[in-house]
Amino acid sequence: MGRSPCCEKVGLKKGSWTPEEDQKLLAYIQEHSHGSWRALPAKAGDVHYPWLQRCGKSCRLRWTNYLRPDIKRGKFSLQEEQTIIQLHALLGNRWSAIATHLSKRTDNEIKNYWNTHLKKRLTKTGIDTVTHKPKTDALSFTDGQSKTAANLSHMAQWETARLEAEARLVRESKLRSISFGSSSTIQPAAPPLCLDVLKAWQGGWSKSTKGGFNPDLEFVDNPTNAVLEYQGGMVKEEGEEEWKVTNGLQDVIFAVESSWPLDSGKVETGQVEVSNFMDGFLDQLPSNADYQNVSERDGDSNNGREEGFSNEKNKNFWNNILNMVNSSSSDSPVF
DNA sequence: AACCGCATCAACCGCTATCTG
DNA sequence: TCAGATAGCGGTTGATGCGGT
Repeated sequence: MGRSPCCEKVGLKKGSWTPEEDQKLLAYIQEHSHGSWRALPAKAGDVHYPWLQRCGKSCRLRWTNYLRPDIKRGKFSLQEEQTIIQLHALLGNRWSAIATHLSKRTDNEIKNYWNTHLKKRLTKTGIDTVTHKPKTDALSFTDGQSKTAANLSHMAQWETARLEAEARLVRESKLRSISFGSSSTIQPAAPPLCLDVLKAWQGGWSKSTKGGFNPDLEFVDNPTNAVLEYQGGMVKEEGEEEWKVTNGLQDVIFAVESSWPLDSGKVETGQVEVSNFMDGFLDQLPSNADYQNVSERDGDSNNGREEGFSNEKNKNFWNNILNMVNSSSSDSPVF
């Protein structure tokens, strides 16, 4: 299967788009919608529009990354940064997937922002930008080195906790402004139940303590080897079912909506590979708007809603962050 | 003023996935 | 079923701007 060139290399313009070209493309898309990108430049060159000397691929990119009306540009908010970091921890460099949860940002913009800002920031604080864990393993160092490692690790923890706390303050202030605003019609959405699995992932979340972190629960040793078991028939509330995440030693029960993409009927007595489960889970991640509502609603009690995988090695890392966030520290002693 | 190094980000390139006839 | 066409993705590049010397 041969791959045809995306465009005739001769006679088509490359490089930055001019305002005139943007105008041509916009005018055409607004009138006709883009249809086939490859055919677009030719169509845009009909009697109504001057010839657009760009290949379809370039047109599509310009539209999706710049001209689309629903694009949010400018500085990334703290919450957006948090979302990117957390989703990157889950998804890796799947920029388009990450972008779907920041509905007004393009994958290209997120990718650029990660590479130019977030990656450097995490690196500075000693966090591995691939694993999202502290880079240094204190146990593998000699005494002097282990102190450095510990310091870096603590800095990483503090930086994460500080970002969380700042994001929380922003959310709280938003919540207050909404509560006091007379014309607000925003209805707080129910928290997405599927987020509970992340608590389980982080090492256990005690539902019975109303959101308090239970440090006694053990971490799932190897999340990729863990399985999920459908607790057939254990319907907690209408439209809600219970699942258990287990690694053979440790079980954590959590509730999900029965509209969960996994067909529970097919696994009534069986188990689901976690990788498949996570695919389903990612589909269930809240959109940016939903996330906002949840954050607003839970402004004073969203302790430990951080997403991310954990294992034995970074148990303390997450514990510390959760504890710090729980204690609402807004002024970091480090920064 | 000129040069240099660095940061940023729009755009390109090459590949895979999906669609279509 | 297959091959070509098209869309979409992620990595990389290069133009540009800015601050420092």
